[in-house]
Amino acid sequence: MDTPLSARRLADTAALLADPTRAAICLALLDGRAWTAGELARHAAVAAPTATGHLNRLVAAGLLAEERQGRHRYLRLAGPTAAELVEVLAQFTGGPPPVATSLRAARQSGELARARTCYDHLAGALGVTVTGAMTARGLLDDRHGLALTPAGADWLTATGITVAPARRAAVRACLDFTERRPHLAGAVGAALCAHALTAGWLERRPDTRAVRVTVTGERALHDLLGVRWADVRPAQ
Amino acid sequence: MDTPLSARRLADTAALLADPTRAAICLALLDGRAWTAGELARHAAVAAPTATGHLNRLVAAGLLAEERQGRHRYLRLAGPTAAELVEVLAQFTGGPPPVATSLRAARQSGELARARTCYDHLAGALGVTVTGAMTARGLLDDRHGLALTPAGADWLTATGITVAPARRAAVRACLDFTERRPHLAGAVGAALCAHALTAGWLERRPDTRAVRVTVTGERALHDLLGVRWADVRPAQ
DNA sequence: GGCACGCTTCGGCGCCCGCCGAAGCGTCCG
DNA sequence: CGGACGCTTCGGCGGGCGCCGAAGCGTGCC
Repeated sequence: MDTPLSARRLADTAALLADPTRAAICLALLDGRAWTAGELARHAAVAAPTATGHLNRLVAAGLLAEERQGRHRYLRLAGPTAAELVEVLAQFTGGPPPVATSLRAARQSGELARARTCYDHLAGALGVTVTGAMTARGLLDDRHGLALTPAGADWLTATGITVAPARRAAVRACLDFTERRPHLAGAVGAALCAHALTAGWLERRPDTRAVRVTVTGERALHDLLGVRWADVRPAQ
Repeated sequence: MDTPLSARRLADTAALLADPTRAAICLALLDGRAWTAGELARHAAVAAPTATGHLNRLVAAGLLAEERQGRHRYLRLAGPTAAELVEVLAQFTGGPPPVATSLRAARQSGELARARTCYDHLAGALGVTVTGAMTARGLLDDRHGLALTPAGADWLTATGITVAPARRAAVRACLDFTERRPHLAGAVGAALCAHALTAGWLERRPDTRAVRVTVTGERALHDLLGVRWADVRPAQ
């Protein structure tokens, strides 16, 4: 992958995200949901023609997928590979999000810090705590970074969590920005998150990446992993 | 990570590689070695002032690290995080490298396809074969993507391979472009490659990312993993 | 000590990209 | 059916970035 043509193509891929508007669009879509073109335009604070141009470019390049319903055009990240691209760029950029400047913003960033999704896996104090508890119980092994153990594979089966066969890593450590520690990502992380939503342990909040742990979820955290949700706080 | 400032910063990170010259520089440096500024200028087919400008920007952003020796300025990728950024962008870009157009180029691309390094881990038919053999012997588990097994951890210790504690994944699947199948990357992949070079199983070739499997290495492949190196061919 | 080499700084040129208002098209609600 | 809404296309404007030649500085070899 070191020919000039490769360099041209890599540059074209990077150029997709080398614009603040397109970057804002892709970061917004890391919540795993579909957004309309209008919502994305407002979120990125640009006019509709500008958003249309950017969205067309991102779809043509395979970073986003689109779906039309009537007069609405829905966009989402095209898949885990696209999400990982955005995540890796965000991780390299590093640094914590800026300090909240209003009570409402502080409450919202507190909620995001406590429990949210990062494209398709759990993040925030929830994600980091679940990862820590699984490691403590021998379900994950972090001697050489993060890896799934056979006990972990059995636990997943026993809990009814199905991991789709995938080309990507079973477990990947995704650096949690608010907690500054890694949380579980990859195929196993995605399966766990999907199951948590399906089983009703978590539910999404409107218009935000934050998720709410339900009473059923608190019980599941306690019974399955020995975690008391009330004690879980984001890092300062 | 969804504030406008975050989007600006992510765009700035992506912009680092959104230029064919800088992309060519970083792809060249994926061989894990240090190159001089002049070598990188020639490799990227630009004049020295152009290369200097690009290198300054990449160093300032933390993607490259520099070291001066007399009148020479040496550059290398700043670390595994930087390498992963380039790899993930290259993977998303996808597609095989272009067909070789000369006998010499065909021989060189054949050597690259057979055995090379991808920043800090094994790639090519060697990388994919080693990954397959480790999976067949229960040292890696690919039921849910790639993961290290306890038997694998013990095998590493028994073979004298030390995996440095790291924040990154123990094993990560890096899609091999020439073989179109994943090979072992991550902390374990890096440790394996480092050990293979230290133990004399592999040796680097001048001016290329290709590596040569030594007689000692052929024996080690056979004794440790049951692989006959003579039988290993790149995919067509 | 002089000359060559590696690299840097300066100044200028040309091209590309992101932005929006206006106009238009398709959908859908009252 | 008419008007509002979501989104697209067209045309134009302004800013930013990558390139190089010339000149210069520091290193090092003969």
